[in-house]
Amino acid sequence: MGRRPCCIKEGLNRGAWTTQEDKTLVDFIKIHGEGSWRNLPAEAGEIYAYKHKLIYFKLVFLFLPEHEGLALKRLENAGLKRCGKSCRLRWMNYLRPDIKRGNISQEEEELIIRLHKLLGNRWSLIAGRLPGRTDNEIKNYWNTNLSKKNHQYYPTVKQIQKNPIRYKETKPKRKPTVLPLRPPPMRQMFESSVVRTKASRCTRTFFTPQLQKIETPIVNELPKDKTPYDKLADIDVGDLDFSDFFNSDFSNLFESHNNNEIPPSTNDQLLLHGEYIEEYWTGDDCDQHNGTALDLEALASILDSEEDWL
DNA sequence: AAGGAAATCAACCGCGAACTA
DNA sequence: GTAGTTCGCGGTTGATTTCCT
Repeated sequence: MGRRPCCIKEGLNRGAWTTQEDKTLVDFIKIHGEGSWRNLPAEAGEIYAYKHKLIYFKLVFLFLPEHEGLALKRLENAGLKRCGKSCRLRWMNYLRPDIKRGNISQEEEELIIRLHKLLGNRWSLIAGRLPGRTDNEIKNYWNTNLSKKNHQYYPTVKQIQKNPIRYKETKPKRKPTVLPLRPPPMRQMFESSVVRTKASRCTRTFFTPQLQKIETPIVNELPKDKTPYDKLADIDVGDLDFSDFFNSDFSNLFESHNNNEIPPSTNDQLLLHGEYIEEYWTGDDCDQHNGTALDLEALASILDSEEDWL
């Protein structure tokens, strides 16, 4: 059987919302709360019609008997002719009272960049860390501002000398509204290695016992004769806060790897943890261990090649 | 001032996970 | 266990605004 459409599209309004539609939707949600989006338009329409029926009868009785036909016609048409999905989107992204709009601060921008590095395009998760911001707003902000900052960079003199044609100065057609940043050397190397798995709900996950000891999940410290699953202790994801990870001390990340003293920067460590955490948090089956330990040899070769970026 | 290009962002669409009967 | 339904997410579109020549 084919998938049932989310709504019957015929006769429904599309495009920009009117003030009246907004009001109808807000009135309905004030009374009934959020949810049941599919049935909302019809019910909201009834409430709107009922409210206006009362007003209408008062008006008709007192002032406007001659316009009865016209008013009744308007009453018939009163309703929210919108798809439930559209109602939900409008509420979540625009009408909710706690929404902060525009003027993304420097602090918020920095947080978005850090979270995107950790989570990839998981806009709703990122939005969850920015009170009052919606996933749509952050997604748009990223696509119009931050993605340019992260993907464009000023080439070094060395790079220009090496490939003068590629970096030949060209006059932009239009003054850029966002100035690109010179990224840290490792940024682009790791940019492509952010794990972009599909989001899935996960109520429990697993971390190594070392997590409790040093507050940092280091799967690579597990004995080689043990699978990670053997040594894992389960904890409730609800107890975790991403800011804890950001604020953690990652300085001992590589200490126990065959005395291989590699001093990556804090950002790079966070990103590595991002991969690790991502694997754990979004695996197909959270009751099984789907994560993979970082390939340290590959990591070392990446770090070695960092010179190319300096 | 006009026309076109680029930027912005609200809204739409399809997919898949979660839920329900 | 399964099929149908609902909800939430991320990618994309397109109308509008802004900027440049």
